[in-house]
Amino acid sequence: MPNRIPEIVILRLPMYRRALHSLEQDNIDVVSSQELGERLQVTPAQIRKDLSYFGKFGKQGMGYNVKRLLAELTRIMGLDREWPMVLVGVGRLGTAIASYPGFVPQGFRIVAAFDSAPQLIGRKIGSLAILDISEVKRTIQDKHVDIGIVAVPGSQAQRIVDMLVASGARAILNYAPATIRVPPGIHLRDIDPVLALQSMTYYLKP
Amino acid sequence: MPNRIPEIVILRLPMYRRALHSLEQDNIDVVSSQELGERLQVTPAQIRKDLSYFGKFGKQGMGYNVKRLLAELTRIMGLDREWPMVLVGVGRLGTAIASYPGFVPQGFRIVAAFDSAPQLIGRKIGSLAILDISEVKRTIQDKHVDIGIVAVPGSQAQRIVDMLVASGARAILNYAPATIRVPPGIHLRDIDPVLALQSMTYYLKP
DNA sequence: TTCTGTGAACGGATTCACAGCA
DNA sequence: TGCTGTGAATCCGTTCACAGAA
Repeated sequence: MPNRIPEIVILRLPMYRRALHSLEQDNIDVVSSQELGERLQVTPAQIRKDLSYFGKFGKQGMGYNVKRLLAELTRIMGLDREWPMVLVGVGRLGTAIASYPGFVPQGFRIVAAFDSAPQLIGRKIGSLAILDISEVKRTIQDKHVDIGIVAVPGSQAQRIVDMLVASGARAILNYAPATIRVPPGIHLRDIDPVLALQSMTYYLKP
Repeated sequence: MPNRIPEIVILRLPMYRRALHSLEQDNIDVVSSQELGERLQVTPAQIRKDLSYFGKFGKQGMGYNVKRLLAELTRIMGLDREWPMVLVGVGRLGTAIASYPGFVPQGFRIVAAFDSAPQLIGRKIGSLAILDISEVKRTIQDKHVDIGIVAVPGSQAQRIVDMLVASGARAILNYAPATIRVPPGIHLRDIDPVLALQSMTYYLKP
């Protein structure tokens, strides 16, 4: 059934899920692809096509049951479980990431934080102890961690990513402002507000 | 000359620029589309095609002069000037954004911060005074600000974006976990680490 | 010879349009 | 009638392949 689903479809699923969650909050039981599309600024046809890769979730003449579709997407996306993560780099940025309250309600939990600065080792961020980077492999394996968050300086980012991948991480969320390469089968997403800003100034200049 | 350049090309320019900056740091004077493509995991043909939308910057048989191409991209992207920005929301996340050291070296400067919580007004983040949200319009107009950064709770994000747009902002960097709609001609980029993580778990699940 | 710039060919994603079911 | 699911048609970005300049 999951033939060969384009990555771009997978990238849209989280948006759909967030919109459905919002509809559920508003006690809306049923939504059409038209209504969902208006909310998300996406064509109804695209929503129907995207969902059709995974099955038939709607009722003709009616639309989609919000709770049902939300549950299906949650399962499809693998979000019906908790995902432990490790964080590397607990400078200013890393500390903010460790304190970000948006992860846990969505099932993402930082279970260990690492740095290489001796003066930081043993200190805590909230209840999270800072460990030496040399322990990252053992932690990833012992705690079955798949996801690593990188918040080190750009010059060190590739080395840290390589270390995480060698330790067993299969997905990397990179906050460092650097071009990172990962082997096939390893997933990478970059969070870089400067690149986002730079892609808008082109349109702003006179 | 600027016919109709696909947005996806504009989204890649910041990557090219960052890679060129890195080459410049390493005192590399000339680079071919082949070499640049290897660094960025992009095909050489794509790089040449993308650049050809803006002009002819290379020398056949040689490649591209790094300094020259970097300067051209900087100009094309509108990065040969400083961009003042306003920040709305100075909770935990907003405070981290205000302190992020990556903006200023790239020409992005937060010139005013706003919140609606009375106990925050008048306090400072570094040297940045926190103003009442009611002053945002005057600030944007007086200081010729085009870019607004939104770091408020998701439930308030659309209202704040609307206010920024009504005040004259033409680009929004949104950190709130919410689907935001903007009028035509207004540019929006979302920074949402949770969406990024959720687009990877699909591939991680067994 | 090397490597750019670019029209042409290709391939994949989006949109169309409609059969079919509630 | 209203709206889904989906093959077909369309659109658009990527890659190819080569002429031409250094």
